[in-house]
Amino acid sequence: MSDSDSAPASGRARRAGRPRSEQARRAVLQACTELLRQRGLRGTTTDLISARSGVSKATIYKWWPSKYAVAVDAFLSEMYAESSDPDTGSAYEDFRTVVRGMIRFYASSTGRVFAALVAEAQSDPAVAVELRDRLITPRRAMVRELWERGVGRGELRADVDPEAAIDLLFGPAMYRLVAGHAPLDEAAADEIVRVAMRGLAS
Amino acid sequence: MSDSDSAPASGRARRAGRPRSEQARRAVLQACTELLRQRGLRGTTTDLISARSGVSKATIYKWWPSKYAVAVDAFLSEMYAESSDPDTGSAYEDFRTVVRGMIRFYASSTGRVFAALVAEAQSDPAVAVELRDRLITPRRAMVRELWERGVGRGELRADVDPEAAIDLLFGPAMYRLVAGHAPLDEAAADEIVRVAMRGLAS
Amino acid sequence: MSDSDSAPASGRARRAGRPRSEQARRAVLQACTELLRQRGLRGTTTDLISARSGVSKATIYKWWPSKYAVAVDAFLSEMYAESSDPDTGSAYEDFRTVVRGMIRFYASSTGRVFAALVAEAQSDPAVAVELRDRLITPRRAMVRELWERGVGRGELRADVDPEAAIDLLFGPAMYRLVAGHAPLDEAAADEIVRVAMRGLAS
Amino acid sequence: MSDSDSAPASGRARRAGRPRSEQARRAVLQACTELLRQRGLRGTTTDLISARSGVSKATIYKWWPSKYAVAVDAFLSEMYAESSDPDTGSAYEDFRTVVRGMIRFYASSTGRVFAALVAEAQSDPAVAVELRDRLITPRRAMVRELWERGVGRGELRADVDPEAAIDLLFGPAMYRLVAGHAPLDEAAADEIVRVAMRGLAS
DNA sequence: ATATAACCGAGACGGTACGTCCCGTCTTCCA
DNA sequence: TGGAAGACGGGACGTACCGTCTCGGTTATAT
Repeated sequence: MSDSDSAPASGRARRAGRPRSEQARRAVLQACTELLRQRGLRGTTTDLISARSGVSKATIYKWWPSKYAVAVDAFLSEMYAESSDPDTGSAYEDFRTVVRGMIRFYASSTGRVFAALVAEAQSDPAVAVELRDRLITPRRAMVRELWERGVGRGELRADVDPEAAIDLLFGPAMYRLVAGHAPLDEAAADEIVRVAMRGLAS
Repeated sequence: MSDSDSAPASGRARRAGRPRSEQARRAVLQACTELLRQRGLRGTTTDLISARSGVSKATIYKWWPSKYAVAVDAFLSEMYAESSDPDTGSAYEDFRTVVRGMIRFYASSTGRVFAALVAEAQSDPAVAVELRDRLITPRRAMVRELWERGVGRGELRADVDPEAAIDLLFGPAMYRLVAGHAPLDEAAADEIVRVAMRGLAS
Repeated sequence: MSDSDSAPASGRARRAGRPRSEQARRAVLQACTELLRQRGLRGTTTDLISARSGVSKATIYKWWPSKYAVAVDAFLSEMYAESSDPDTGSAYEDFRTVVRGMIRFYASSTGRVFAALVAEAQSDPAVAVELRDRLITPRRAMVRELWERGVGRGELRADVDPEAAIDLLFGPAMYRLVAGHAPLDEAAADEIVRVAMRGLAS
Repeated sequence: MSDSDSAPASGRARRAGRPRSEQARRAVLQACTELLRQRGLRGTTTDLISARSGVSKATIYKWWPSKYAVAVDAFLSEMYAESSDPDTGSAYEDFRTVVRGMIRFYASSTGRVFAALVAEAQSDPAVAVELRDRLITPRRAMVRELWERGVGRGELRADVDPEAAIDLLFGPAMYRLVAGHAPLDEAAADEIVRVAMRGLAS
């Protein structure tokens, strides 16, 4: 999928035949991204992706197992450098920054797409795995580092299960995203971090 | 000839014509409940509900706008007396009981159906409204009472937004339900309540 | 349906059984007639007849075995004094008058309804019988009389099967009605009678 | 590379994409033909055609606008070797042969299907056009040739409108087919031709 | 140079579920 | 006890989207 794959051509035998069209791959993801924004996950059909991208359905199904896999790929291609470790020096500030960013993301139109993908994951294990491995786990890993740093600095309690701690910070936002019972704004982020940190700080 | 209306006086006037068949309604919900358990939301089709219940598809569509509306109804008809206020005398114990119950529910087969409905709500506003009004809001209302009680007793901090407090308690469980990154068990419930309560208690 | 109906009960013995039945019958036929004209046989549904006439579907089905029976009745109630024997004194003139009348009828909007009923009769034996007994047979009987009169006067050949003779006169018009390959006008009527009579006259 | 066929050259260019399955087309018509014979036009549903032919409903609706269009096609595919000009040398004999053949066809089980299609044509203009263009018009064209030949030989009167003449010969049979008031047999055919020819012959 | 793969666009196909429509019957209550 | 209101079972309809499968034609590397 990346250039490093096609680079060698020396020792390792380059596969014979016409190589996969990188242009087609990009066109599919681009078309899918637009469609997701305009029509949502439900309204994004394989035929529409094919028509808009100019890539045939057969080709799409050759490279992705389902339209949801395309959607996950398209979605993630937008999210490239999103979850950067703020590292402000204060665990409280770090968390506040991260939770604010998360909530801002959830509240965006891309966040609606994310909610739809999480929804799809409820009945499609492949989507669940993809989402977990490529989005949720990396983010949690980043926050776990942030956590360890805080523990190391003595700012955070060492006796708290890091998983529970992270869930306490991220869970409320996800809850609001999928249940929609309360707003997703900065004030909410700050209040959640404020209260949660009282339980997490030493 | 006294009353211009020949109303039966039983509060609300009896509508003319054959009344809606209560038996048919129950048969539909019963069939749907079974199908949801056996095949999940995706595998539960209108035709199957019709066939199993003996109620015609036309009748189903007369009373419910879509199969998801039937599913919500069927699901809720199982949940009637679920969210009872424990009222142990201690806010901590109350919360622990409620969160444990919630997580037990989420982990059950009915919980999977619930997750599927929440998923559907992401793209079907009608389902979202139904779920919010008939399930989420009532539960939150119950917990809010519990919260007020704790504040009244001086156990809980009055300066915390109740919405945020409830989200802090319920959010992590919902997060695990939809993201599936960590187990939904009693230990998780207890750890979440333990840490959250440190932030919420005075 | 109106108060004036239930008011009198004075001199004439009021039948206990069905005071409004005749009115309902007329309302049904009237509504059906209008619907047939406006929407054709296909577009005339039992529910529409019921709604427009104010007569319930149950009552309609109590009196008529199917909506087509209603349509036949409604149709025939319009045709009351249609097929009168012209009796001009000349068999040729008699036939010309009758065939002209028939073709004029076929070409009218009522003729289209007739065509639709004939069509329905192809798959509904009850309609076929009704149409044959109440419309086709009486007309043919009238024309047969006309035929016998012509034979008696020596104008027509006695060695021709009267059935075949009548078919020769009426068949072409019916053919044009259902196949629509040629116009249904007076000139056509005259040409058909002219040529047919040459074969039928002595 | 001599003449094989890399070049279209065969008049019309080969369209891109998978070509329409000729086998599917035949299977649909075959299945429909059987169903028409066994269950009539009313009893022939799209689902049955689909099930029996192994061709999906979507494909059927892609190529035919309605089940009636399929029925017309299926019906006509049976009639391939239909209206052959007898050309006996005598106009009388020609007509007798053709009318006999027509009446034999009308009386057959295929004739019942034909009647049902004519019936359908009364409310479905598309069926009417199809039937007229592909069945009625060609047959009439053949008979018109036969007529011209007779006129040329001096056997038939030149002053008779050919349309009226043909209607006189075919109308009675159609009349009996749709009205069913008299038998469709050889004797009827002969009597009709005998009497009609007296009006048509010079 | 040429053969051989693997690629690609177009688009037809089988399958499954959907939600609608109309028919003729049934149930309830009213006059 | 007939009749209006209207719910019901049954069954066909035509549509939508999915993922698969030919077609003919296009690049690449390998000989």
